[in-house]
Amino acid sequence: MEQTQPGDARHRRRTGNDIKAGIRDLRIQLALLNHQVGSRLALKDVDLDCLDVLTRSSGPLTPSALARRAGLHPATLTGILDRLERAGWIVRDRAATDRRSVTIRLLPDRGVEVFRLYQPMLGAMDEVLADYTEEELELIAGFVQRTVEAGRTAVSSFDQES
Amino acid sequence: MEQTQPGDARHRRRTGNDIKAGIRDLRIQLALLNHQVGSRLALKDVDLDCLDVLTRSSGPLTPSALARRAGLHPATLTGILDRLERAGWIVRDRAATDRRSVTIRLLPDRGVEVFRLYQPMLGAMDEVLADYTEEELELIAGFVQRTVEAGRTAVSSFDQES
DNA sequence: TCCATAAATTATGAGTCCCGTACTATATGA
DNA sequence: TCATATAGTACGGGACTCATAATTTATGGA
Repeated sequence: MEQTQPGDARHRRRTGNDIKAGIRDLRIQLALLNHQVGSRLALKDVDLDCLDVLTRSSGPLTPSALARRAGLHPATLTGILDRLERAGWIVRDRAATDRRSVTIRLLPDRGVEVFRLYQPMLGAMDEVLADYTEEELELIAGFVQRTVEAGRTAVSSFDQES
Repeated sequence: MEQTQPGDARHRRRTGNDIKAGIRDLRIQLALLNHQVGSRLALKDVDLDCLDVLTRSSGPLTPSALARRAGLHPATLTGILDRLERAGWIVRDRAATDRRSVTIRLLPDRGVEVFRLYQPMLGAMDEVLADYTEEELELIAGFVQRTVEAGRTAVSSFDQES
Protein backbone atom coordinates (compact mmCIF):
# COMPACT_ATOMS: atom_id res chain seq x y z
CA MET A 1 0.00 0.00 0.00
CA GLU A 2 1.38 3.41 -1.03
CA GLN A 3 2.30 5.92 1.63
CA THR A 4 0.12 8.94 2.20
CA GLN A 5 -0.03 11.45 5.03
CA PRO A 6 -3.05 12.74 6.89
CA GLY A 7 -4.04 16.17 5.67
CA ASP A 8 -3.18 15.25 2.13
CA ALA A 9 -6.08 15.21 -0.30
CA ARG A 10 -4.81 11.92 -1.68
CA HIS A 11 -4.93 10.42 1.77
CA ARG A 12 -8.57 11.37 2.05
CA ARG A 13 -9.37 9.82 -1.30
CA ARG A 14 -7.44 6.71 -0.36
CA THR A 15 -9.37 6.30 2.85
CA GLY A 16 -12.60 6.64 0.90
CA ASN A 17 -11.47 3.93 -1.48
CA ASP A 18 -10.59 1.71 1.46
CA ILE A 19 -14.12 2.12 2.70
CA LYS A 20 -15.61 1.23 -0.68
CA ALA A 21 -13.36 -1.78 -1.08
CA GLY A 22 -14.17 -2.82 2.47
CA ILE A 23 -17.87 -2.71 1.72
CA ARG A 24 -17.32 -4.94 -1.30
CA ASP A 25 -15.45 -7.40 0.88
CA LEU A 26 -18.18 -7.17 3.46
CA ARG A 27 -20.82 -8.05 0.90
CA ILE A 28 -18.85 -11.11 -0.14
CA GLN A 29 -18.38 -12.28 3.44
CA LEU A 30 -22.03 -11.76 4.27
CA ALA A 31 -23.02 -13.71 1.18
CA LEU A 32 -20.77 -16.55 2.28
CA LEU A 33 -22.17 -16.39 5.78
CA ASN A 34 -25.73 -16.54 4.52
CA HIS A 35 -24.80 -19.42 2.28
CA GLN A 36 -23.47 -21.35 5.27
CA VAL A 37 -26.46 -20.51 7.44
CA GLY A 38 -28.81 -21.37 4.64
CA SER A 39 -27.26 -24.76 4.04
CA ARG A 40 -27.76 -25.66 7.72
CA LEU A 41 -31.41 -24.76 7.35
CA ALA A 42 -31.82 -26.50 3.99
CA LEU A 43 -32.56 -23.16 2.38
CA LYS A 44 -31.40 -21.87 -0.98
CA ASP A 45 -29.68 -18.50 -1.05
CA VAL A 46 -32.71 -16.87 -2.64
CA ASP A 47 -35.00 -18.39 -0.05
CA LEU A 48 -32.97 -16.95 2.79
CA ASP A 49 -32.81 -13.65 0.94
CA CYS A 50 -36.57 -13.55 0.84
CA LEU A 51 -36.84 -14.36 4.52
CA ASP A 52 -34.33 -11.63 5.21
CA VAL A 53 -36.31 -9.09 3.22
CA LEU A 54 -39.47 -10.20 4.98
CA THR A 55 -38.04 -9.80 8.47
CA ARG A 56 -36.36 -6.51 7.64
CA SER A 57 -39.47 -4.99 6.09
CA SER A 58 -41.81 -3.14 8.37
CA GLY A 59 -45.16 -4.62 7.45
CA PRO A 60 -46.28 -7.85 5.80
CA LEU A 61 -45.67 -8.14 2.07
CA THR A 62 -47.48 -9.51 -0.94
CA PRO A 63 -45.69 -11.81 -3.39
CA SER A 64 -45.45 -9.05 -5.98
CA ALA A 65 -43.94 -6.59 -3.52
CA LEU A 66 -41.49 -9.19 -2.30
CA ALA A 67 -40.53 -10.07 -5.85
CA ARG A 68 -39.71 -6.45 -6.55
CA ARG A 69 -37.71 -6.03 -3.36
CA ALA A 70 -35.77 -9.21 -3.99
CA GLY A 71 -35.20 -8.63 -7.69
CA LEU A 72 -37.08 -11.74 -8.80
CA HIS A 73 -39.76 -12.58 -11.31
CA PRO A 74 -43.22 -12.86 -9.72
CA ALA A 75 -43.62 -16.38 -11.03
CA THR A 76 -40.34 -17.34 -9.42
CA LEU A 77 -41.74 -16.41 -6.06
CA THR A 78 -44.47 -18.99 -6.34
CA GLY A 79 -41.88 -21.74 -6.20
CA ILE A 80 -39.94 -20.06 -3.42
CA LEU A 81 -43.05 -19.48 -1.33
CA ASP A 82 -44.11 -23.07 -1.93
CA ARG A 83 -40.81 -24.26 -0.51
CA LEU A 84 -40.90 -21.86 2.43
CA GLU A 85 -44.49 -22.75 3.22
CA ARG A 86 -43.85 -26.49 2.98
CA ALA A 87 -40.90 -26.14 5.37
CA GLY A 88 -42.94 -24.12 7.83
CA TRP A 89 -41.30 -20.73 7.49
CA ILE A 90 -44.28 -18.76 6.25
CA VAL A 91 -47.98 -18.99 5.56
CA ARG A 92 -49.98 -17.35 2.82
CA ASP A 93 -52.94 -15.36 4.05
CA ARG A 94 -55.72 -14.47 1.68
CA ALA A 95 -56.56 -10.83 2.18
CA ALA A 96 -60.17 -10.22 3.22
CA THR A 97 -60.57 -7.03 1.23
CA ASP A 98 -59.03 -8.08 -2.06
CA ARG A 99 -59.26 -11.82 -2.38
CA ARG A 100 -56.86 -11.91 -5.29
CA SER A 101 -54.15 -10.65 -3.03
CA VAL A 102 -51.99 -12.75 -0.73
CA THR A 103 -49.98 -11.53 2.21
CA ILE A 104 -47.02 -13.49 3.42
CA ARG A 105 -46.82 -14.00 7.15
CA LEU A 106 -43.65 -15.12 8.88
CA LEU A 107 -44.04 -17.93 11.38
CA PRO A 108 -42.10 -17.09 14.54
CA ASP A 109 -41.23 -20.64 15.53
CA ARG A 110 -37.95 -20.88 13.72
CA GLY A 111 -36.56 -17.53 14.79
CA VAL A 112 -34.39 -18.93 17.56
CA GLU A 113 -32.83 -21.47 15.26
CA VAL A 114 -31.77 -18.76 12.83
CA PHE A 115 -30.53 -16.49 15.59
CA ARG A 116 -28.31 -19.25 16.92
CA LEU A 117 -26.69 -19.73 13.52
CA TYR A 118 -25.96 -16.04 13.19
CA GLN A 119 -24.61 -15.89 16.71
CA PRO A 120 -20.92 -16.19 15.72
CA MET A 121 -21.28 -13.11 13.55
CA LEU A 122 -23.42 -11.18 16.01
CA GLY A 123 -21.06 -11.96 18.86
CA ALA A 124 -18.04 -10.90 16.84
CA MET A 125 -19.81 -7.68 15.95
CA ASP A 126 -20.59 -6.97 19.57
CA GLU A 127 -16.90 -7.23 20.31
CA VAL A 128 -16.13 -4.75 17.56
CA LEU A 129 -18.83 -2.34 18.67
CA ALA A 130 -17.68 -2.48 22.28
CA ASP A 131 -14.54 -0.58 21.34
CA TYR A 132 -16.36 2.55 20.26
CA THR A 133 -17.82 5.40 22.26
CA GLU A 134 -21.47 6.17 22.02
CA GLU A 135 -20.80 9.18 19.79
CA GLU A 136 -18.69 7.06 17.50
CA LEU A 137 -21.40 4.43 17.29
CA GLU A 138 -23.88 7.05 16.23
CA LEU A 139 -21.51 8.29 13.59
CA ILE A 140 -21.18 4.75 12.24
CA ALA A 141 -24.90 4.12 12.38
CA GLY A 142 -25.48 7.28 10.39
CA PHE A 143 -22.93 6.29 7.81
CA VAL A 144 -24.40 2.82 7.37
CA GLN A 145 -27.88 4.24 7.04
CA ARG A 146 -26.81 6.73 4.42
CA THR A 147 -24.93 4.07 2.51
CA VAL A 148 -28.07 1.95 2.43
CA GLU A 149 -29.91 4.93 1.01
CA ALA A 150 -27.17 5.38 -1.59
CA GLY A 151 -27.66 1.77 -2.59
CA ARG A 152 -31.40 2.19 -2.75
CA THR A 153 -31.21 5.17 -5.07
CA ALA A 154 -28.58 3.48 -7.22
CA VAL A 155 -30.86 0.47 -7.62
CA SER A 156 -33.89 2.61 -8.39
CA SER A 157 -31.89 4.45 -11.05
CA PHE A 158 -31.76 1.12 -12.86
CA ASP A 159 -35.44 0.42 -12.36
CA GLN A 160 -36.73 3.56 -14.01
CA GLU A 161 -34.19 3.45 -16.81
CA SER A 162 -35.53 0.21 -18.28
CA MET B 1 -39.01 3.76 17.51
CA GLU B 2 -38.75 3.81 21.29
CA GLN B 3 -37.25 6.79 23.02
CA THR B 4 -33.81 6.50 24.55
CA GLN B 5 -31.41 9.13 25.78
CA PRO B 6 -27.68 9.37 25.11
CA GLY B 7 -25.72 8.17 28.09
CA ASP B 8 -28.20 5.43 28.74
CA ALA B 9 -26.93 1.89 28.34
CA ARG B 10 -30.07 1.02 26.42
CA HIS B 11 -29.36 3.79 24.00
CA ARG B 12 -25.95 2.34 23.31
CA ARG B 13 -27.40 -1.10 22.68
CA ARG B 14 -30.06 0.38 20.46
CA THR B 15 -27.48 2.16 18.35
CA GLY B 16 -25.58 -1.08 18.00
CA ASN B 17 -28.71 -2.85 16.84
CA ASP B 18 -29.33 -0.07 14.34
CA ILE B 19 -25.89 -0.70 12.93
CA LYS B 20 -26.48 -4.43 12.63
CA ALA B 21 -29.86 -3.94 11.03
CA GLY B 22 -28.36 -1.38 8.69
CA ILE B 23 -25.71 -3.83 7.59
CA ARG B 24 -28.40 -6.39 6.81
CA ASP B 25 -30.22 -3.81 4.74
CA LEU B 26 -26.98 -2.89 3.06
CA ARG B 27 -26.35 -6.48 2.06
CA ILE B 28 -29.78 -6.70 0.51
CA GLN B 29 -29.34 -3.48 -1.43
CA LEU B 30 -25.92 -4.51 -2.68
CA ALA B 31 -27.30 -7.86 -3.78
CA LEU B 32 -30.04 -6.07 -5.71
CA LEU B 33 -27.50 -3.70 -7.23
CA ASN B 34 -25.30 -6.57 -8.35
CA HIS B 35 -28.30 -8.32 -9.78
CA GLN B 36 -29.12 -5.26 -11.88
CA VAL B 37 -25.53 -4.76 -12.98
CA GLY B 38 -25.20 -8.43 -13.77
CA SER B 39 -28.31 -8.50 -15.91
CA ARG B 40 -26.93 -5.64 -18.04
CA LEU B 41 -23.78 -7.68 -18.56
CA ALA B 42 -25.64 -10.95 -19.17
CA LEU B 43 -24.04 -12.39 -16.07
CA LYS B 44 -25.62 -14.61 -13.46
CA ASP B 45 -25.34 -13.52 -9.84
CA VAL B 46 -22.81 -16.25 -9.13
CA ASP B 47 -20.76 -15.26 -12.14
CA LEU B 48 -20.53 -11.66 -10.98
CA ASP B 49 -19.76 -12.88 -7.48
CA CYS B 50 -16.82 -14.82 -8.83
CA LEU B 51 -15.56 -11.83 -10.80
CA ASP B 52 -15.91 -9.75 -7.65
CA VAL B 53 -13.90 -12.21 -5.61
CA LEU B 54 -11.29 -12.35 -8.35
CA THR B 55 -10.85 -8.57 -8.53
CA ARG B 56 -10.86 -8.16 -4.76
CA SER B 57 -8.31 -10.90 -4.19
CA SER B 58 -4.68 -9.91 -4.21
CA GLY B 59 -3.16 -12.53 -6.48
CA PRO B 60 -4.52 -14.78 -9.20
CA LEU B 61 -6.60 -17.72 -8.05
CA THR B 62 -7.04 -21.35 -9.00
CA PRO B 63 -10.52 -22.80 -9.53
CA SER B 64 -10.38 -24.66 -6.23
CA ALA B 65 -9.38 -21.56 -4.29
CA LEU B 66 -12.08 -19.54 -5.98
CA ALA B 67 -14.64 -22.22 -5.26
CA ARG B 68 -13.77 -22.09 -1.59
CA ARG B 69 -13.89 -18.30 -1.45
CA ALA B 70 -17.21 -18.18 -3.26
CA GLY B 71 -18.80 -21.06 -1.37
CA LEU B 72 -19.32 -23.22 -4.44
CA HIS B 73 -18.65 -26.79 -5.44
CA PRO B 74 -15.48 -27.16 -7.53
CA ALA B 75 -17.42 -28.79 -10.33
CA THR B 76 -19.80 -25.84 -10.36
CA LEU B 77 -16.91 -23.56 -11.16
CA THR B 78 -16.16 -25.42 -14.34
CA GLY B 79 -19.46 -24.27 -15.78
CA ILE B 80 -19.06 -20.74 -14.45
CA LEU B 81 -15.54 -20.42 -15.80
CA ASP B 82 -16.70 -21.79 -19.14
CA ARG B 83 -19.30 -19.05 -19.33
CA LEU B 84 -16.90 -16.33 -18.21
CA GLU B 85 -14.23 -17.50 -20.62
CA ARG B 86 -16.64 -17.73 -23.54
CA ALA B 87 -17.84 -14.18 -22.84
CA GLY B 88 -14.29 -12.87 -22.65
CA TRP B 89 -14.03 -12.04 -18.97
CA ILE B 90 -11.23 -14.40 -18.02
CA VAL B 91 -8.74 -16.84 -19.42
CA ARG B 92 -7.44 -20.06 -17.93
CA ASP B 93 -3.67 -20.30 -17.73
CA ARG B 94 -1.99 -23.65 -17.28
CA ALA B 95 0.67 -23.33 -14.63
CA ALA B 96 4.17 -24.20 -15.81
CA THR B 97 5.27 -25.78 -12.56
CA ASP B 98 2.25 -27.95 -11.82
CA ARG B 99 0.50 -28.74 -15.07
CA ARG B 100 -2.60 -30.01 -13.33
CA SER B 101 -3.16 -26.57 -11.88
CA VAL B 102 -4.99 -23.73 -13.60
CA THR B 103 -4.84 -20.06 -12.69
CA ILE B 104 -7.63 -17.72 -13.63
CA ARG B 105 -6.59 -14.45 -15.18
CA LEU B 106 -8.93 -11.48 -15.44
CA LEU B 107 -9.00 -9.77 -18.81
CA PRO B 108 -8.86 -6.00 -18.34
CA ASP B 109 -10.92 -5.05 -21.38
CA ARG B 110 -14.30 -5.02 -19.73
CA GLY B 111 -13.31 -3.09 -16.64
CA VAL B 112 -14.61 0.26 -17.89
CA GLU B 113 -17.98 -1.21 -18.75
CA VAL B 114 -18.41 -2.53 -15.23
CA PHE B 115 -17.19 0.68 -13.65
CA ARG B 116 -19.76 2.66 -15.60
CA LEU B 117 -22.58 0.47 -14.31
CA TYR B 118 -21.47 0.87 -10.72
CA GLN B 119 -21.08 4.62 -11.16
CA PRO B 120 -24.49 5.54 -9.68
CA MET B 121 -23.55 3.76 -6.47
CA LEU B 122 -19.98 5.02 -6.41
CA GLY B 123 -21.10 8.57 -7.05
CA ALA B 124 -23.72 8.43 -4.33
CA MET B 125 -21.10 7.07 -1.94
CA ASP B 126 -18.74 9.90 -2.77
CA GLU B 127 -21.45 12.33 -1.78
CA VAL B 128 -21.91 10.56 1.52
CA LEU B 129 -18.20 10.41 2.21
CA ALA B 130 -17.76 14.09 1.41
CA ASP B 131 -19.65 15.00 4.57
CA TYR B 132 -17.12 13.45 6.92
CA THR B 133 -13.81 14.73 8.20
CA GLU B 134 -10.68 12.80 7.52
CA GLU B 135 -10.59 11.48 11.08
CA GLU B 136 -14.18 10.33 10.79
CA LEU B 137 -13.42 8.58 7.51
CA GLU B 138 -10.61 6.69 9.14
CA LEU B 139 -12.87 5.68 11.98
CA ILE B 140 -15.39 4.36 9.46
CA ALA B 141 -12.74 2.59 7.43
CA GLY B 142 -11.52 0.87 10.56
CA PHE B 143 -15.00 -0.20 11.50
CA VAL B 144 -15.72 -1.62 8.05
CA GLN B 145 -12.44 -3.48 8.04
CA ARG B 146 -13.07 -5.01 11.44
CA THR B 147 -16.58 -5.98 10.46
CA VAL B 148 -15.21 -7.78 7.43
CA GLU B 149 -12.86 -9.65 9.74
CA ALA B 150 -15.76 -10.51 12.01
CA GLY B 151 -17.55 -11.95 9.01
CA ARG B 152 -14.49 -13.89 7.96
CA THR B 153 -14.07 -15.53 11.34
CA ALA B 154 -17.78 -16.25 11.57
CA VAL B 155 -17.64 -17.99 8.20
CA SER B 156 -14.54 -19.96 9.11
CA SER B 157 -16.22 -21.10 12.32
CA PHE B 158 -18.67 -22.92 10.05
CA ASP B 159 -15.96 -24.34 7.86
CA GLN B 160 -14.04 -26.12 10.56
CA GLU B 161 -17.16 -27.30 12.35
CA SER B 162 -18.28 -29.53 9.50
C1' DT C 1 -76.90 -4.89 -13.34
C1' DC C 2 -73.77 -6.46 -16.88
C1' DC C 3 -69.67 -6.51 -19.27
C1' DA C 4 -64.99 -5.24 -20.57
C1' DT C 5 -60.71 -4.39 -18.67
C1' DA C 6 -57.23 -4.65 -15.20
C1' DA C 7 -54.78 -6.78 -11.43
C1' DA C 8 -52.73 -10.58 -8.36
C1' DT C 9 -51.26 -14.88 -8.27
C1' DT C 10 -50.25 -19.32 -10.02
C1' DA C 11 -49.94 -23.43 -13.49
C1' DT C 12 -47.17 -24.97 -17.27
C1' DG C 13 -43.35 -25.95 -20.25
C1' DA C 14 -38.76 -24.96 -21.94
C1' DG C 15 -34.26 -24.06 -21.04
C1' DT C 16 -30.56 -23.71 -17.82
C1' DC C 17 -28.06 -24.43 -13.81
C1' DC C 18 -25.85 -26.75 -9.68
C1' DC C 19 -24.03 -30.55 -7.60
C1' DG C 20 -22.35 -35.57 -6.66
C1' DT C 21 -19.71 -38.91 -8.84
C1' DA C 22 -16.40 -40.62 -11.70
C1' DC C 23 -12.59 -39.94 -14.82
C1' DT C 24 -8.16 -38.08 -16.73
C1' DA C 25 -3.83 -36.13 -16.20
C1' DT C 26 -0.20 -34.90 -13.35
C1' DA C 27 2.58 -34.84 -9.13
C1' DT C 28 4.64 -36.92 -4.95
C1' DG C 29 6.77 -40.13 -1.96
C1' DA C 30 8.10 -44.73 -0.58
C1' DT D 1 8.80 -47.85 -10.42
C1' DC D 2 4.47 -47.90 -8.53
C1' DA D 3 0.83 -46.61 -5.35
C1' DT D 4 -1.43 -42.76 -3.72
C1' DA D 5 -2.93 -38.06 -3.74
C1' DT D 6 -4.32 -33.89 -6.05
C1' DA D 7 -6.42 -30.48 -9.66
C1' DG D 8 -9.58 -29.90 -12.78
C1' DT D 9 -13.35 -31.40 -15.66
C1' DA D 10 -17.04 -34.49 -18.16
C1' DC D 11 -21.42 -36.44 -17.31
C1' DG D 12 -26.06 -37.27 -15.69
C1' DG D 13 -29.86 -36.46 -12.57
C1' DG D 14 -32.64 -33.44 -10.24
C1' DA D 15 -34.08 -28.85 -9.27
C1' DC D 16 -34.63 -24.18 -10.35
C1' DT D 17 -35.88 -19.70 -12.90
C1' DC D 18 -38.27 -17.44 -16.19
C1' DA D 19 -41.79 -16.15 -19.92
C1' DT D 20 -46.28 -17.04 -21.18
C1' DA D 21 -50.79 -18.13 -20.39
C1' DA D 22 -54.63 -19.26 -17.42
C1' DT D 23 -57.54 -18.37 -13.31
C1' DT D 24 -59.74 -15.74 -10.05
C1' DT D 25 -61.25 -11.47 -8.39
C1' DA D 26 -61.86 -6.37 -8.56
C1' DT D 27 -63.30 -2.08 -10.84
C1' DG D 28 -65.63 1.26 -13.66
C1' DG D 29 -68.66 2.63 -17.27
C1' DA D 30 -72.88 1.85 -20.17
